[in-house]
Amino acid sequence: MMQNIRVAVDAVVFGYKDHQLNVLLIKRKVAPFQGSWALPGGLVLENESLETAVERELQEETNVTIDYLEQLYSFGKPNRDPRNRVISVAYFALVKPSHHEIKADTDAQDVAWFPINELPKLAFDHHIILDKAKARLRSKLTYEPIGFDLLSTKFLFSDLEKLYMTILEKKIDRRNFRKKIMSFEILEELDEKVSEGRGRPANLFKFNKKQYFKLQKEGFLFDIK
Amino acid sequence: MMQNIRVAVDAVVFGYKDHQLNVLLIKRKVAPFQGSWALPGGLVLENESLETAVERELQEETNVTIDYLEQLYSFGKPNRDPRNRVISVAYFALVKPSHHEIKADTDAQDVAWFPINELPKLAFDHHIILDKAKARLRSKLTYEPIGFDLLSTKFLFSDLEKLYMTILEKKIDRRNFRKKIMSFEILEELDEKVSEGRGRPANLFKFNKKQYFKLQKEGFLFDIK
DNA sequence: GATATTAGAATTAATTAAAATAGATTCCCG
DNA sequence: CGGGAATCTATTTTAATTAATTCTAATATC
Repeated sequence: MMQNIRVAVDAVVFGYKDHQLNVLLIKRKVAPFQGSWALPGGLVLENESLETAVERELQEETNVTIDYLEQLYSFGKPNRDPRNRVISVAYFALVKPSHHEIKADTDAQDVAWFPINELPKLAFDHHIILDKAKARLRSKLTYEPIGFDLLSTKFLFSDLEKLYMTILEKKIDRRNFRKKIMSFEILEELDEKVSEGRGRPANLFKFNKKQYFKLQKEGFLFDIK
Repeated sequence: MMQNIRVAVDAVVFGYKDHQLNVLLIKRKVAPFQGSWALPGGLVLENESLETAVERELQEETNVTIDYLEQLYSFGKPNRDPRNRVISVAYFALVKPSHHEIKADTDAQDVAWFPINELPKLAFDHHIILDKAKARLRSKLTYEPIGFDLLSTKFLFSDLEKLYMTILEKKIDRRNFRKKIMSFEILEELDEKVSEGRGRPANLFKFNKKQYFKLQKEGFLFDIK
């Protein structure tokens, strides 16, 4: 029995930009779905690991290097690709948009960030992959400090707050939220202030990854309801 | 560019038996790792979905039909199989051992349940897959009522208790555990009692799946710490 | 009757969430 | 220049939930 199945990787890359959750998409250069927007991805090379394949494709198609990467799910319905049978191992990635300059390279006609609520129609079954990634992001946000991988290195407390509110789609009490996050002692309060419009200038913060890993080893659980 | 990659599925099947967590393994009939114990699984056929492939392989190799099945993770390191490159999409499965008679069929030399703490050496990278599955089982047990898929249809409260204690590897207060589970109102108290050894006979219970789905729809969250 | 096990109620302690209050620092406008 | 509006920050109080403990009692075996 001889299989004729291809193996691909696709990536759902999230970034927080303009106070909104954004997804990185590419415009396909070739058929099928030529000219359609799609998740970045492509076939795995003979001797590379799946993770390497994702990173390579992202580099080639979007010029983005990833801050956080984990496997999401594998999609393998027999007819998800009109040409051959293709199994796609989808990955879930987070980047700090301000740290990267996206650029369509060899394989893509165009690259762009799309706010999660203004998505175009996607190629293949990519909307299903995206839904799965959204669910993952949402649940993960509550029990792991991945929000910091979406924000700039230095960020305002209000950004963190807005990020949680937009992704979880609910209101959060400003004061209790701050109290809770601060009690974790994983943020470093910087000596820099930023004044946006009127109101008291806000302090900049930095996520202290080292401290988080240390606490985690001691049994600390990050948890935001 | 032509890929030469195979796609397989493997299943980690858990069952609760003799007050212990068990895993279903097969003894391999063919090389490589001939005679080794391994997770049930095999290559995906040209036109079947991944889930169908898992169910078929389990039927063929162990005679077990699955009560609960979900995708676990995909393993794709270039050299995980000594013959060709094989990507394995691993699945996580739960069965009620008392409801099935396991039987080595076409593809396996032998089949057996192994207590999780008395595992033999496994073929390929199957110990890594198993570790991932154990972690999944443990975390899942706390926020979804999957424990009931491991026990018989009718079960004693003490079984449920022991199941939680062995999988989570910690003591649980009998009375509060009972109070909490009962407060969910997803169990049906049967009019049957069982007397094991001495002591007051225990009541049998049944998981009311319908009721659980109904409550879930209304926003109820199952959660056992 | 002693002992083991199930069953459940009641109480207390501890933790967590929600809300109220107040102070600080800036911009905006008259 | 001074008072409001806006925003950030911090502390305190109250309410609600959850966890831990104590206490009773039923019903079996040995």
